[in-house]
Amino acid sequence: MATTGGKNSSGAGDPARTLELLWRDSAAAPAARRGPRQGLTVDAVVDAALALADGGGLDALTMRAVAQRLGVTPMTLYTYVPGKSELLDLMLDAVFLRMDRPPFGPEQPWRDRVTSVADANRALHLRHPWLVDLRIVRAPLGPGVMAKYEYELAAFEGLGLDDVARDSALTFVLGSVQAGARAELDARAVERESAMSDGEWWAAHEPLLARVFDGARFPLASRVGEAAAVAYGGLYDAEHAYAFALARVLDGLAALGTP
Amino acid sequence: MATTGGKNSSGAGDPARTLELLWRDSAAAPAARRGPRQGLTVDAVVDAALALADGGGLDALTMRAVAQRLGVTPMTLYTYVPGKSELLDLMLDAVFLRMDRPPFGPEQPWRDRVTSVADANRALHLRHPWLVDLRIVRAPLGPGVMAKYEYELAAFEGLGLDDVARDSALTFVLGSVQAGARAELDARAVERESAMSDGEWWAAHEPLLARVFDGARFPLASRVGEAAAVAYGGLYDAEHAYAFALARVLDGLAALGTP
DNA sequence: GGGTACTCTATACAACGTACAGAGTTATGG
DNA sequence: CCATAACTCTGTACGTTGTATAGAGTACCC
Repeated sequence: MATTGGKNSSGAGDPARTLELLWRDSAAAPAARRGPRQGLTVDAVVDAALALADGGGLDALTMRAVAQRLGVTPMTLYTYVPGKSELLDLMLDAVFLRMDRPPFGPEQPWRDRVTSVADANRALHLRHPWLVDLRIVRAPLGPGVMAKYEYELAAFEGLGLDDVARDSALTFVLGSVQAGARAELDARAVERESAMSDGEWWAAHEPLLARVFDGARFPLASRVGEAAAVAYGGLYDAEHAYAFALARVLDGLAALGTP
Repeated sequence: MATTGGKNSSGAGDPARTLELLWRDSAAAPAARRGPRQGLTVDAVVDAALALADGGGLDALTMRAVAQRLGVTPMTLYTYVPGKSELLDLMLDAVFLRMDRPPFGPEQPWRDRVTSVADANRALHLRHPWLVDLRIVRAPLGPGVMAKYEYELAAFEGLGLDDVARDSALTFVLGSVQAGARAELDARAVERESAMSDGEWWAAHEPLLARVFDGARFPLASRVGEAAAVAYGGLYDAEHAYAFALARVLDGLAALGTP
């Protein structure tokens, strides 16, 4: 087990400053600034941070590492960004903004649309594993967050939902996807870190687990646990879990329209 | 925004040692040990850790704080527990083990049973806010984890699911609950930290958000976002979100039985 | 051409988990 | 009975983190 226990709190900073950054309010600052020209841009900082986090997770994202990647001193970053939490805000908005948003066809059934939203979000989380470790306390309302929200709400057209229910439905879908992605990423991480596949691990410690699979004490758990393990070849089958969850989510939403 | 970015990885330690600890294998050690009697117990350490984490989250859970609470030096803890990640394993198993598990009546419809499982898990997450920050990479198969799994699997009796599907269904339900709990805890945290309610925050920064609620650029988002905000009184309504998600989950599961 | 606002750097601090070395204590083997 | 081995608990120390603070140098404004 691992945590992501950290300071890293946000929303703490001045929200006005954060919003300026998110929308890259060059208008807010005078066109001609005084001292030396800046050698970098906010985007460069964000991109460097993204490269680090995408590759090595939030653990690899340190201000020192970002600075080194950009060839500057750590403290230089604070000229571009008020702190690490604001940098995370910017990273989040950036990956949201860059998501593909193919327009929905007017004839496309809502199940297809919601499925494609779910698929896109799963892919997003797998490409940016640090996303699941982010605690989005007060969503940074940047262009990416807004564009994503706007687009994804449209997927629920034709379900007969009022506005409030539509927001709830989207939250519900995204929550399910995120939960699945989290489990999947955790499973991947453990294989990488222990250099041992799930199956190998289980085999290696089978003797110790005799009491766990004690059919007398835990009849259901041992039976179902083993059935699941056998079905997936000893591995947690993320693909299967995702397909199952998505089907349930869609059916659950469908039941809204047919009371 | 905040993270829980941290080392704190587990499964890293010797799994045999962890299992011994989880099941409190006093049998594994000789009855009479050599040096001085131990002044504490593993349970005392776990309880101290739980008190800290329940009150202040994972940020408050430091080895130094646990030690201070027990009146010992930080390093003393390492006599009882190999490291922090194993301590987290023990904490997780402990709170699972202590959950209430009222037996299901044989006549009780599955919807009631699954609802009570969901309710119990929501309550668990709200009582132990650090749970959502834990990355359960390789579930520590202690008595608590097993008992919980055994109990919760029983809730799906009568749905006509095979063993593999039953495991998937449980995972799906727990994932939804956890996603909701996470959002709820994040919402709470931000109110506490900023000493500003969601409504106050929005009001204070409304001018800055003009472009966000630009009806021309984000017609759906601004309309739906505002409708949701008005419906909840400006606040994220966790109760509503939970009820909505649970109803969808149950309907989604119901669709399994009626093809 | 000062003064001022800026950029970037160097140093420093308080946390964190825990490695390491030791001092003191107890059961065990000769 | 006593030396030794095994154990508990402590003190100190290291490397890593985010970032406060102070200063050196640079470019624009009046």
